[in-house]
Amino acid sequence: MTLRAFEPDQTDWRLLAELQADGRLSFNELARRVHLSAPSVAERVRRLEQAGIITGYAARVDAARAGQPVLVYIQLRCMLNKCLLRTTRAEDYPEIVEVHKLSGEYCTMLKARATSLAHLEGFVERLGLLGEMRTHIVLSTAYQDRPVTEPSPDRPVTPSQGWTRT
Amino acid sequence: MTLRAFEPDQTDWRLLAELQADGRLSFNELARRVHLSAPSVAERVRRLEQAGIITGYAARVDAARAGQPVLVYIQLRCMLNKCLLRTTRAEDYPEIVEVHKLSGEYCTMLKARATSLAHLEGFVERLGLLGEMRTHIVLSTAYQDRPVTEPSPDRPVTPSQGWTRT
DNA sequence: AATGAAAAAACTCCTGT
DNA sequence: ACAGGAGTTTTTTCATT
Repeated sequence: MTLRAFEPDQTDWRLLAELQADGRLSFNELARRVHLSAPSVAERVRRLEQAGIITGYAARVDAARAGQPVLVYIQLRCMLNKCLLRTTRAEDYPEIVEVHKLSGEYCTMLKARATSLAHLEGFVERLGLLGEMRTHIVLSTAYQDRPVTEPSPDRPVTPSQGWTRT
Repeated sequence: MTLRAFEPDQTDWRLLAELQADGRLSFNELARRVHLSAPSVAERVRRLEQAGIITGYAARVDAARAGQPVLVYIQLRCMLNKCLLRTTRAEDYPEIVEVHKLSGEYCTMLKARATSLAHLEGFVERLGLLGEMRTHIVLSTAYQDRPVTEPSPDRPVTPSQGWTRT
């Protein structure tokens, strides 16, 4: 698969919006919605896939209903050369959903799910071996999975008083 | 749509795994993979949808390739009754991808995307009006979008020394 | 990029076990 | 609750303009 870079146009963005809302739309249905023919739509979607903009299609699963109602963010301050990223694989912890390397004092941000607070307790204790951490339990989620849309042109930035942006 | 609770069995979990990996698999193909007939699979998938376990299907979009390479987590400590959740709608900030209400001192965790650091600067300044905040820039992402799998039975938890779990 | 037609595949219903 | 088959509809793809 060759990744050819290219700029999505307005129609591509409409297709991306539709497919993020319903990834199982047929080319026919998509064509109706963006007022194009099915073959045209098929070619555009292929281009988006080959450019690596569309990376795949997935069923969305409600983790809470699937038995994992506890969501946490954990910030890790790893010992030197003892980072979770170096010593262990995140795949070994089935609770871990995301691993990000951060700027700042706490080098790693984890997102994890557990079946219960008891489960979370055990998980955190296992993790604790890796370094100092801060755990943030999510009480509720107000907003989730905003689809990727066309970046609006940067709004004018107010320079900090007395400073000039370079 | 009536939400009937029910427990997914082993076969349901296999279907969930397949559909999270490829949300566009047909019932025929799914049937082949889990060694069932297409009608049986169709019925199971419907049940998963009606139970609210499968909430939908979506194309996955690479935000970086789509023009938004900057990812940040922001913790907000809101003034009383001036929480982002109360005064403004997250939808008004197109940069915001997720909003979680947290336990602890910082009441809100945001996930946001920007097109550039200049754009991020402007966004953070706009947000700053809402309260004190901590911004964490993601340098790289090591792991992402782990599919929801069957919760393994809770491992035995090591009680903290001198304490009994209740 | 659109049209139209042909080919392929998907879904669903029904029946039987 | 599942398997198998037939029939219908939809989808995809190709060739052409």
